[in-house]
Amino acid sequence: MDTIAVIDFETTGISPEHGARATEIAAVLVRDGVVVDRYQSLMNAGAWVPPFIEALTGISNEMVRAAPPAAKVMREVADFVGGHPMAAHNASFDRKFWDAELARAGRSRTQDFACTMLLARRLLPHAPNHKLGTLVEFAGLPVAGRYHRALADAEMAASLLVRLEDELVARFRLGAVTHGLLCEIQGMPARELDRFIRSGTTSGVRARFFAR
DNA sequence: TGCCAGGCCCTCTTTAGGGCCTT
Repeated sequence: MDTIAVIDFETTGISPEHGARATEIAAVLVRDGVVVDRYQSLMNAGAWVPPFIEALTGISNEMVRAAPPAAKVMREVADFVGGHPMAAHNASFDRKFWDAELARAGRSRTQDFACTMLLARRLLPHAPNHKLGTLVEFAGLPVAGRYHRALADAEMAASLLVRLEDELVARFRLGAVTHGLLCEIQGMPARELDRFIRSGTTSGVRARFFAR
């Protein structure tokens, strides 16, 4: 099974295109269903942390001011992740900040992102919702720490990713789950995958994936 | 001081609107 780097950002807002900056990054490496290495750091991007965000994350302006420069942290975490394929919960969010902060540090991304939220929508459709915390509880996964801190969220997203890989192995009788397979499934029209799952006719899915 | 996004997906749809999810 691929080694996958699962990341999580804490930020000052929603969109880096409108001034939001990262305040914390964590990355964990998952191999054969186990977290084998971890990176975590606060970072100082010179951004102001709004009160709402400080209440949400527990990350204050004082903590950010005392943190290492954002570019230094991003180069460290990029070296930690290396060329491993990546994953995040609602990856479109973390991918935007990863690309934006990495560009400011003079680096660029080469690998794809898998998204545990898109996969969970397809593989755990009966969860009450598809927030990370709800899915952790729904799947009976361990709570790794305070929600909305980067390392805890990355660890829980990694646990969820492993659980989703197990679901795929069991449902489609796959020998292994690659990152490419995860990306393909998250990109399948939900109704198409749902038809396979509901019908119990998994041979078409297996043929499609094994044919590649 | 503290504004703000966007891709995915469902449906009372497709010539659109709105909820979800991330901070």
